[in-house]
Amino acid sequence: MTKKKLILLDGNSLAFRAFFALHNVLEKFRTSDGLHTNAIYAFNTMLNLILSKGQPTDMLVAFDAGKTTFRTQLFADYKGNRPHTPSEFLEQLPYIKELLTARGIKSYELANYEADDIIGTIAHQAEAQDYEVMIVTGDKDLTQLVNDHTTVAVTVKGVTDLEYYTQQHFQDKMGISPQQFIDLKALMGDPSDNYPGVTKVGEKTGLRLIKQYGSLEAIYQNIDQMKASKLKEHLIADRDQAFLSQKLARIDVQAPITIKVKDLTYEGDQLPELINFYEKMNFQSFLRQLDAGESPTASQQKNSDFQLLTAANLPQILQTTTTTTVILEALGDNYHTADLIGLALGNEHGIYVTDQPEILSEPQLRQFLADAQKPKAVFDLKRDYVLLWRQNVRLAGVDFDALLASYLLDVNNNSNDLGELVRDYDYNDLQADADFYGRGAKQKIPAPDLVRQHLANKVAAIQFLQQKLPPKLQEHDQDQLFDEIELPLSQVLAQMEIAGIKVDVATLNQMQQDYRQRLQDLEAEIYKKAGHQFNINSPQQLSQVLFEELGLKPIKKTQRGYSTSVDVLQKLEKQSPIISDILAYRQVAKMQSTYVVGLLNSIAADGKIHTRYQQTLTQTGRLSSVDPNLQNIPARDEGREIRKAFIASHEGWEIFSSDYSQIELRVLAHLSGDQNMQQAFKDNYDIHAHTAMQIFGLQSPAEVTPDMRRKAKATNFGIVYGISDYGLSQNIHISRKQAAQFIAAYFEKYPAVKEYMNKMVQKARTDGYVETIMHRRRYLPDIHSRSHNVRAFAERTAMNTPIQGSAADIIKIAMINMQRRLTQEQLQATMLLQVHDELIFEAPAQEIPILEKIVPEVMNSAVHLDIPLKVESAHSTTWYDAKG
DNA sequence: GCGATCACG
DNA sequence: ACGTACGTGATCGCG
Repeated sequence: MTKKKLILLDGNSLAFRAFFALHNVLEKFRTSDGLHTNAIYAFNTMLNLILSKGQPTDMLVAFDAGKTTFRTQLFADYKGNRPHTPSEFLEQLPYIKELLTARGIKSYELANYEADDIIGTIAHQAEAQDYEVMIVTGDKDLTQLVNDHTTVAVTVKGVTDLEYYTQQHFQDKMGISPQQFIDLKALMGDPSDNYPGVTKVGEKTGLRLIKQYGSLEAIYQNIDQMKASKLKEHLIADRDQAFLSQKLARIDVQAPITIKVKDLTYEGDQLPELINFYEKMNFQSFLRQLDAGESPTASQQKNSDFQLLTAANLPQILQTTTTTTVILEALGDNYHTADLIGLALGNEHGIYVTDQPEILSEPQLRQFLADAQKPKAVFDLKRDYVLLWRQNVRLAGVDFDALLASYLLDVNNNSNDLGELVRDYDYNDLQADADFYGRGAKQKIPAPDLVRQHLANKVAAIQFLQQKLPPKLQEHDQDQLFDEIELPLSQVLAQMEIAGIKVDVATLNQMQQDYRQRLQDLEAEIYKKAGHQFNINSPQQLSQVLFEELGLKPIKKTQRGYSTSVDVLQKLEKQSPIISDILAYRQVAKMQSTYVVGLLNSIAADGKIHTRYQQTLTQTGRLSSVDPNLQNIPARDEGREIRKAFIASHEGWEIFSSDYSQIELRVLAHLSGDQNMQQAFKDNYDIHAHTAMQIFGLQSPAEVTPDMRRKAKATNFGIVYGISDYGLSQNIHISRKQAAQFIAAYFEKYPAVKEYMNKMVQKARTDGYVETIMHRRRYLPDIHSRSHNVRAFAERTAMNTPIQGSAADIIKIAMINMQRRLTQEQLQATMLLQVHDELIFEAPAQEIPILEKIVPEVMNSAVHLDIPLKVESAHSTTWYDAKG
C-alpha cells in the first residue's frame, strides 16, 4: 500500500493572504447580497493548486478559535499590536469553512489554541503513524515543525507561489535546524506577534548565537564566559523575556485535540453542495471547471455566429450608425513586416469575416477605415494603424481600443493577446492566439473555416469589452487619460515607428572591424595572464579563473556562484592586471554584440531602423522600445560613438533633440508642494548644487565642491526612487551612517517632500493604489505583505510611481501636441524617437531654427505645474553630436 | 527558459 | 534588525 499523505492548512493565515492577493479587485468580487468574495475565491484557487499538486489522501484545515489562548495567558500583550482586521475579510471566514465542507475537506478549531498548535499536534501524531505530512501556511513560524516526515510550504507572494521547506532546505537557508528556530525566535522576539525577545538582537545576531552555542539554554549556561559587551548585558537583563518568548514561540504538539488522524480522509468534491455554493458566490469560472470536469477547453467555448465578408455585402455592412469593431489579422509580433491573413467587421448588422485580406482593395472599405466620422473599436490601435498604413490606408475614427483601456484599468492586465486579456474579465469564448495558431516553430495557419471562426470570436470579445470597460474608466476618472492621451498617442507612436531612423551602415561596419580587432587583442592578453584559454563571456568560467586559479577574494555572491559584475571587478582592479583587460573586454563585447551587430541586423530594406514602442507594458506609464531597443543606445563614455551611426534620412537634414531637464525632480517639487524646492526651480538654480547647500549646511553656491554636488545629486535620485540609507551608501560609496545623515538633513530642509512620501505610502495602504497627475493608476497589493522585503519594495514603488508616471504623462502630452504643431506649421520635420525625457527629430537644416523655438515651447506647456519646466535642445548631422 | 550582466532614463 | 534604490530590453551561457 502506498504511503498516506496528509496535508494540513493554516486556515486563518492563508485566508488572510488570499484576501490581500485579490485586494485590488475587492469590489469586483461581490455577490448580489453585497458579500465580498475575493478571499473565498483566492482560497479556492489555492485549494485547486494544492489538491492537484499535492494529491493528498487526508486533509485538514485548522483555524484560530478566538482572541484568547494559552499564549495570551502567558503574556497579555501577545499579538496585542495587530491592526484591526478588516470587516470585508472577517465576513468571508464562515463561507471559507462552508467551501471546505463542500469540497470534502475537514476543518477544525479548538478553544484556547491557535491553528499552529492544532497543526503541530496532528502532524506529530501522523508522523508516528508514518504519514507523509505537508503543511501549507503563510507564516514562517511553522517551519519549526519540519522534519523527515514533514514539509512546510510557506507562501512567498499571493497564495499560489510557495516555498517548500524540507529539512535540507531549511538547513541550507538558515544554517540552523528547524528545532533551533524556536530558540532563534526566543532571542529575536516577533514584532508581528508583539513579543520582545532580547533587546538589540535580530535575526543576524540571533543566528550567530544559536550557531555558536546550539540552544538558548546553552547560551545562558555559558553566559559567564562570554566577554563583556553590550550584547552580554542585554542577554542578562532580558533573560526572563527570552525564556518567555521561547514558550510563546514553541508550537504545542500535545494540544488536547478531539479529532484523530484517521478521521481526516479527504472526501473529494461534494458536487451538489459545491455547485450550490459556487452559484451562491457567483463563481462562474469555477462552475465551468466543474462542468468540464477539468480546465476549460476549446470544445466548450461558445462560438459567435458570423457570415462571410464579401465585396458584395460590404456596402450594406458599412451602412451603419453605430460603432464598428475591426479586426486585422496578421501573424507575429512585428506588424512592420507581418502579412495580413484575414479581416473581420462587426456592428449592428452582425459579424462578417474573410480570410482574404485582398478585400482591402475595395475602395468603399478603404474609405470607411480612413473616415474619422465612422466610429471604430479595435484591439491594439497602433498595430492596426501600421498594418493599414502598409496598405496605404490611413486608419481614423478609432474611439475604443480594448488593449489600451484594459492597461489603464490595471497595468498588469496588458497581455498583447486578446484571448488572454478577456479571460481576466471572466470571458472564455476566445482562444489565445498562441493556442490557436501554435507557438514558435509549431506555428501554422489552421483551415480557413477555423480561422474565420476565430476572427468572429475576436470581434465578439472586443464588443464584450467595449460594454464592460468604459464605465470602469469613468469610475477611475480616466476618461481624459484614455481619450486625450493614450488613444491619440497610439497614432503618434505609429507614425514615429513608420518613419524610422536612418542608420549609416558604413560607420557600423567600420566599428565592427575595429571592435573585432580590439576583442582579439584583449582576448590574447587575458589568456596570457590567465595561463590558458577559456570563455570570457561565461561568468562561471571567469570566476573559476579569478577566484580559484588566481586566488582573488570574492566580494559578492550570486545564486550560482561568485559575482563578476562591474562593481566587484572594480574593487579587485588593483589586485591583478587581468581585471582591467576583462573590464575592457566586457565593454567592447557588449558594444559589438548588442549594438553594432544587433543594430546591423535590425536595419530594414529602406536603410532605417523601425523600433516598436510598447504602449501597454510598463507599470509606471512609460513607454518601452523593442526590436530593437532604441531607448538604451549608449550615451556615455566610448560607447556613445555608436550614436554617430544614427543620421538624418535626407541630404541637408539634421538630427534635432530636446530633453526635459530634471523633469522628475520638478514633478516631485510640484506634487509635494515643498516651498524650498519649488523656489529653487523658480529661481532656475542648479538643483543638485542647491541640494548640496541644504544637506551640507552651506551658505553660498560657491562653497559647493564637485564632490558635494555629486553626492547631493545621488541623494536627489535616491529620493525619487524611494530612499534607503543603504542604497544611497552603496551608490556613492559612503558609510550607511553618513547616508542616513544626508537623508535626515534632506528631509529637514525639504519637509514637504517627506510628508509627501508618507502620504503616498498611506494612500497605497488605504486605497490599494497610487496614481499620477493624469490619474494613471498602479495597484500595490504587496503593501500589505507580511514579508518586510516585499512590503518595503511596495512602499518604495508607492513613492516612485507617481513621480516617474507623471513625468511619463507629461512627455506623452507633449508628443501629441508636438505632432499637431508640426502638421499645423506644415513642417517637414519628423518626430522619430522618444527616450523617456527626450524627443528626437529629423528636419531640413532650414527648419532647425523653427524647431529650436517651437519644440521647447510645446514641451514646456504640456501641463501647467506650480513650477516651470525646462527644456534643452541640440542639433547636428548625427545623434552623437545632437546632445548638449 | 532563466539568471547574470550591462546598456538607457 | 530587516535588506535595499525606480523603470526598462538584449545578449550570453547554461541546463
